[in-house]
Amino acid sequence: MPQLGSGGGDDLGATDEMLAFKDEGEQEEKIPENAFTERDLADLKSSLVNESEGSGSPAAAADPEAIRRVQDPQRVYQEKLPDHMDDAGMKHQDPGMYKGSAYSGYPFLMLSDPYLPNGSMSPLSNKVPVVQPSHGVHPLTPLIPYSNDHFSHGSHSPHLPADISQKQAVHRPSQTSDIPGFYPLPPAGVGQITPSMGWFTHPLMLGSGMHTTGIPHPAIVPHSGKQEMEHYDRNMKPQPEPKREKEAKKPTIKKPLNAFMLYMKEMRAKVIAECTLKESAAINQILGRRWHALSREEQAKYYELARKERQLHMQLYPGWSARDNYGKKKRRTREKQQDSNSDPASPKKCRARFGLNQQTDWCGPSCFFIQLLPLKRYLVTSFLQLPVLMYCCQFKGFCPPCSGRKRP
DNA sequence: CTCCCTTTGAAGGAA
DNA sequence: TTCCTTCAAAGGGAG
Repeated sequence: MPQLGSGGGDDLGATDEMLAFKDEGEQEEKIPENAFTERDLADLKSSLVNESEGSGSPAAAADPEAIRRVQDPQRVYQEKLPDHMDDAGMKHQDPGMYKGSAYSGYPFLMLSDPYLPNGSMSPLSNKVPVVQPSHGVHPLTPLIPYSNDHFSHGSHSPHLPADISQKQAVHRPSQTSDIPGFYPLPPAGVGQITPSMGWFTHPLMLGSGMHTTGIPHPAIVPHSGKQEMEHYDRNMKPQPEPKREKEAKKPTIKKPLNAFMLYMKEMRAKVIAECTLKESAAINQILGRRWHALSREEQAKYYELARKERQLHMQLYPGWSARDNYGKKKRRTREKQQDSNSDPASPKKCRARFGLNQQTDWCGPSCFFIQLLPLKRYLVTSFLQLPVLMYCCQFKGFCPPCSGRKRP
C-alpha cells in the first residue's frame, strides 16, 4: 500500500504523483515568480464577490440604459442586429471569423449556442474556446462591458495557438444553416428564418433554449435530453404523445459557468493538442494544475468573466436557483438508499437490530485498512444463533482488523 | 446506453 | 459559521 508510506499525508501531492501524465507539460507549468499566495487570491475572490454583491451591478449601475436593453430585448435586436450580424459573421464569408469570435455559455460572449435542444451541441460549440476576443458585438455587451483588455493578446488568445483556431474555423459548418450565436433574432425576425431551423420553429420557444424574453439562452435546455430519457426509461412505459411532448418542453436552465469552467472551456483544446490526450478526466487534472499556476491577473480575468456571467444569469432568470437542477444524482442516491433500506442485511438495519453503533462498523471505520481495502458484507450466524453483520476485506481473504481471522 | 471519472467554484441546505 | 452535496463542461472508458 503505497499510501501508507507516502508520509505527511499530503493527499494532493500523492495524487499528483500517481498521475501517469504528470510528466507531460509539467515543466511548463512552473509557477511564476510573482505567483500570488492563496490568501491573495482569496482576497481577490472576495473582493470580486463583494463587488458583485454590493450596491447592484457595477456595469448596470454605470449604464442604466443597459438594463433597459436587457429588459427589452426586442429593442436590443432592433438596435443591434444589423451591426452584429455584420460583425459576427452573418455574412459567413470569412472562414477565420471565429478566430476572434466570442463564445461562452452566455450570450454576451456567444457566437453559437451550445445548449441547443435535444442535448445536441451546436456544431460550433464545443470546439470554440469560451473566452476569446469578441469579434462581434453582442446586443448585451452594453450591459456587460467586456473589454478586450481581458484579452490583451491581440487577435489570438495566448492560450490558443493560431493553428488550433484555424482548425476550428475550418471545421465550422456553413453559417448559412447555422444559428448565429448571439441572441439574435427578434421576434419580428422569426419570419425570416428558414424552416430548416427546426429549433426555432416553435412560437413559444421555451422548449428550445429560449428565454421568456424571447432570447434564446444557452443555459436553457429542454428536458428532452439525457435526464428526460433517463426518467422515461426507468419510470415510464410509453406515454401518449401529448404528455411526453409536454414534458419534453420543460426547459432546464443551467448553472452559469464559474471561473474555472470558463478557463477549462478555453484551454481544453490547447491541452488536447499539446498532450494528445482525449480523456477529459486527465485533461481536467492538467487544467486544474495549470489553473493554480496562473498568475493572479490571469485568474482574475476569469473570475471577472464568471462574475459577469452570474450577473447576467441573475438578470435573465431572477427566480432561478441552482437547486432547480438538483435531483438527478440526488434521485439516484435516494434510490440506492432505498435499496439499502429494503435489504434486510443492510449494514444500517443490522447495526440497528443488534444495537451496534451506526457510526462504527463491525471492524470500525477508524481502521485504516478497512477503509482502503475492498469490503464485502457478510451476514453470518453467531454462536447464539443470531445473525451478525460482519465486514471483512476481500484482500487475500484476510482482514487485519479482525485480528487475523480468516474470512468466513 | 448510462454512469463514472476528474477538476474548481458557486450555491444551498443541514448541523 | 462550517461542512457537505450538487452541478456546471468534456469525452473516453467501463459495465
